[in-house]
Amino acid sequence: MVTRAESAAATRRALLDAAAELLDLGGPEAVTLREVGARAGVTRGAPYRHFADKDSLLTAVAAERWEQIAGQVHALRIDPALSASKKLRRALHTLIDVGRDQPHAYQMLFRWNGKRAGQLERLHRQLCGPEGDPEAADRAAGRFQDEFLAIVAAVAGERNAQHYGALLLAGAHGVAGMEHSGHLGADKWRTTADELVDTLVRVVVTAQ
Amino acid sequence: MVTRAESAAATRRALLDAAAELLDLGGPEAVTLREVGARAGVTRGAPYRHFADKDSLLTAVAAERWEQIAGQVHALRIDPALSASKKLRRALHTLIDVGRDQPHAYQMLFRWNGKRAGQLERLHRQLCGPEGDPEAADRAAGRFQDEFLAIVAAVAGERNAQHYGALLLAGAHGVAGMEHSGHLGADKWRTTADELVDTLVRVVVTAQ
DNA sequence: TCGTTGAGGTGACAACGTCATCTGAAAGCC
DNA sequence: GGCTTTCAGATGACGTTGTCACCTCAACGA
Repeated sequence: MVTRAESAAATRRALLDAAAELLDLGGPEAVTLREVGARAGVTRGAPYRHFADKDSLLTAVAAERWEQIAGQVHALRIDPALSASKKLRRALHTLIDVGRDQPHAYQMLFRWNGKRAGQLERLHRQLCGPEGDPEAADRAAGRFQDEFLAIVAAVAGERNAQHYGALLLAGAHGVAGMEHSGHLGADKWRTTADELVDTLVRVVVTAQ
Repeated sequence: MVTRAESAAATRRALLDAAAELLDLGGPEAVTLREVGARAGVTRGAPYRHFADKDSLLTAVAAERWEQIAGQVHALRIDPALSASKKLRRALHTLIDVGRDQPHAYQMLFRWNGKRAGQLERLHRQLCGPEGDPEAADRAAGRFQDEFLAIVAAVAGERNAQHYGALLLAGAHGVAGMEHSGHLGADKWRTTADELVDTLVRVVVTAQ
């Protein structure tokens, strides 16, 4: 009935779900391999059959989150009922919302992805590693960036899309980060994250 | 010769220096209380006489870094040889430089400062705690923000200084974060962090 | 001078990531 | 079907970490 491959895939899925849930609840520190295993119905050593280490597990969670965000922005981009500038605002607010609703997962998205420096290590992983996700998170983030870039190009033109796209993305990212870290206190700056994103779009659009 | 207060102050200083050094070397994970104590010439339990826990120690390090940055920006602001817009660019590049040279310390600066939620806990800490730094990091960050706000006001006018100041600060923060996390790959966006900050200033200034 | 205080040392504990090893069932092969 | 191989998962163990309770002893106030 249940082949071994099916069982393994189900376990991997359960591990990812458990890790994502724990991440949202209490941050990376709360993602314990023991607790992840327990919630997935296995023991603490089992995750090592699917992920190289804890970091790889968290990276895989981040990759899925990037995929999800990329899907949302893609749906936004092909929506014929929205104007180009509206799509741009919505895309940036998508990031803000993630940072607001799942702050810990958001931090995983923009985390220095270690492991990547060594080209030698990549080769080794490709040959004997448990297969899988050396740069899956990078590719997923790239898919989001491609979708976002297309939206920016429709507003700012193909010529400066990359430069202004990076500026818009970095701006929204900074707003999300400052809101999350509490450095956007209303008493000090007398503004909100949403206002800042809207101003950012307006300012960039009017500039070019 | 050496009073008890002097000795304690020297130990505290050594603990902060050791923690800062380890933080720069290997990030928060590398800051172990045992190694910090060893480098400060004491044992693992000694830091608890000066800081409530590891998190408080890291927060104190972040507070000193904020003080240092605030000092740099202050020196910038009162420099008569610089134009207003030049001061603005330099202030933002100060942040970018910290994110580039001490990325781990930079992340500490914009970290969610936990402990602050409970007003009850603040009172308790004020009464019986080991004295010290409940919101020292916040106050230091506030000093930087005040200096920065004054620079922005000289460029964008007093009226919209807060709104545009927050936008500029968040923009630079996002650029620093994306550069640090590797999401600013030159092949994708065809731009650099420095170009982005300059464009950000130009765009905001021309808008208002 | 004597009791008090508080910085620092020490032992211990639980929790964690990680690995080596073992087990048992599915998978492939004859 | 019977055999061997493979591999997901269980288990025991190890080193490291943050943290606490307890102890020591020199500086301090009276």
